[in-house]
Amino acid sequence: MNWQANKKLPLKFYQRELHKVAKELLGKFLVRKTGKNILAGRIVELEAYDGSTDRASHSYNGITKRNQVMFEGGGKLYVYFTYGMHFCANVVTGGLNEGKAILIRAVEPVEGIEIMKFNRYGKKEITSEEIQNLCNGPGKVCRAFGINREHNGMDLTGEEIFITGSGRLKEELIKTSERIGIKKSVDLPWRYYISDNQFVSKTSAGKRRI
DNA sequence: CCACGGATTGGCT
DNA sequence: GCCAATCCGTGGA
Repeated sequence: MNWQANKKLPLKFYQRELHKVAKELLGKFLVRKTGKNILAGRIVELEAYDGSTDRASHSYNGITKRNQVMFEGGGKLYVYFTYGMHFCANVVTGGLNEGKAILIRAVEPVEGIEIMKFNRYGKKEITSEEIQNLCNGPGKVCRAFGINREHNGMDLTGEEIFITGSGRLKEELIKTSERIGIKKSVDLPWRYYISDNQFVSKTSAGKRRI
């Protein structure tokens, strides 16, 4: 996969309408540089959150200590900690004080897979099943990429964490569904994923989420 | 001040 | 399919 030929997305990419950005992020590459290591994965599943109308969004009740990065304008990384053990990473979109962000739910491992294996399982020899499970969930992506609270608020046009790619997927490859794991505003069809991709998230029973 | 529960995951009653 | 793990932000008193 020729991801390195792609250019880093500019600030303007992120400072646009939430759902437009979400759909265009599908198929692009999340990249993290750490020391001499490069980790990269193709984005295959996302969810949009919009504090102005969406009661499931962390930003729905206005600015707090946790969600303030969501209000700092498009192009920032919003990382939060949940369930006492997991981090989740979001791409902030739109303008200042809009409170809109996109949760990265799954990526297909592309580069630095040995490091991802070690980050997730503490070893470099894993089964093919474990490779499928490397980055197919929001907590797993952060674990595999080593993303944690230190990265909250990071600038996505910087040198450590960024997204590359160009063009957009054909509309027929983009699927939409209700979002996963929320209890409010459950009917909004704001989950976007690539059709028939084996790296979209799985249920605890191991079935792919369609 | 304190109790609640979560944009999850993995293991097993 | 069901549930425990394990923090800490958030909101109500």
